[in-house]
Amino acid sequence: MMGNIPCDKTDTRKALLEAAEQLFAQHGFEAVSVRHLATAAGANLSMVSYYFGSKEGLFEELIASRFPYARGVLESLAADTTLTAWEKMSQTIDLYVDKFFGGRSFHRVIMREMSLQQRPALVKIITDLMGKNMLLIRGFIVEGQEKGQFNQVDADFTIVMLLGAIAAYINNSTMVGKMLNETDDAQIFSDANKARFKCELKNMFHAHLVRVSAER
Amino acid sequence: MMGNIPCDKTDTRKALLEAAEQLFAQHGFEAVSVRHLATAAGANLSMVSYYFGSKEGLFEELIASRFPYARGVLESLAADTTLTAWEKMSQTIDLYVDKFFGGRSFHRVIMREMSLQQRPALVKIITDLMGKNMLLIRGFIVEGQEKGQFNQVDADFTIVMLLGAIAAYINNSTMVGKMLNETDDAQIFSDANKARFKCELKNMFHAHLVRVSAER
DNA sequence: CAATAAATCAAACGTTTGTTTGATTTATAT
DNA sequence: ATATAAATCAAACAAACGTTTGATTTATTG
Repeated sequence: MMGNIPCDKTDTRKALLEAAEQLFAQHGFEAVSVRHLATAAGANLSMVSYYFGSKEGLFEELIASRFPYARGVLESLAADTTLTAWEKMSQTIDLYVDKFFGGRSFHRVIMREMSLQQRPALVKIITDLMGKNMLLIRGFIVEGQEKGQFNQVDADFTIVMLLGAIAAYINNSTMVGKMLNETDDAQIFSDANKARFKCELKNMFHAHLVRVSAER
Repeated sequence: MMGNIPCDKTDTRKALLEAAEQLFAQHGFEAVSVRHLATAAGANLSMVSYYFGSKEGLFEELIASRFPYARGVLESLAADTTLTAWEKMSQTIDLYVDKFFGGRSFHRVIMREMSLQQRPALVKIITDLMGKNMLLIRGFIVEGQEKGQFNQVDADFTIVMLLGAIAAYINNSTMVGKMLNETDDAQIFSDANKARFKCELKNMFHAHLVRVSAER
């Protein structure tokens, strides 16, 4: 009756995951201590080992649970028969730019971990999840090529270039900011810049993929 | 007279930098302890603080001393009046792919540090060095546009996309390997794949940059 | 209510970390 | 040769790390 909603039922676990999401994103996995983590979650220090076995176990569960956002959208794009292959690619670009811009701190954590290759369990989780998404995108390119709308580009490398170009904006935001003469995060990731970046990406991949005489 | 060439003159310092280059590239900055470092360099533990003030000081000097490779090539490209703007861009792609493929471990370290943004001194060193290179590349794009050979693309974003696409191959080599059905590093970074990747990059950026009626 | 299990806690564990100390050796210069 | 500085060393430092312990509280169940 104190205005205390009895929402509990062991939300310590959830609190730890939420604190970890924020802190890992901000400082990186190594830099965040278990003590720091527990304090931020309002939990006891030993609760990390208690619930997740180890700090690394918590990390793995965090990645696995927060990752698979894009899948559903890509699958519905794949199933859609009313869209052209390029329209699917265009929407994929929108999807990933939105996704990366929105959760940029967390994506930085994931990409650092991929680059480090120090935690094999994590690398496997990420490659499996991301691999399926890439197969779906691959399908769009192959579809366009089979219908004669796309050039015979290398689908695999094209996907690497696409996702890499987007990731670069996130990972090197300091560099991007320097080039655009914008210093703080909010400016660099403003809606205006997001729109410009999407536009530039679409222009380039349209020129790369779509046969000159086929469309538009 | 023991066959011992008196090459010394304090090469302990140099040995530490060389050991650090190899170990940081392989395991990342955080994962390499000062003890590990000193042992690998055949030096005493305290020599790191003695010569560089701290482990971080060693890191900063390492980055600064190993970084500025591309500058000279880009400057000579900029000064060359016999090349077209696209030829300069094409050679820039060759340069960066070679550079990134060759020193991929070390570049991973640099890019992780950029992404982390935890050591301001290092971020400044890197952005300053890389920023000048990007200005030179920017010059190639602007030159092409002024001569009517290039489309009116956004030069800044184009550079981000270019370097990002190349960096992605390095940072996500596990993912690339999965897509190409190649498991080990030597395969993924083989000359054949390097050539394919360069080709794909040039195709895409040629389509993006070069006006359809202007050149080839 | 009693008994059992789950969750939380303060405290300590044993390592490992980067750095400092002070003695000792090696080199340089007077 | 002697004095001064530079370089190296083993040892110790304090702090921080992730994890474990065992008691204690809270919740669940028969």
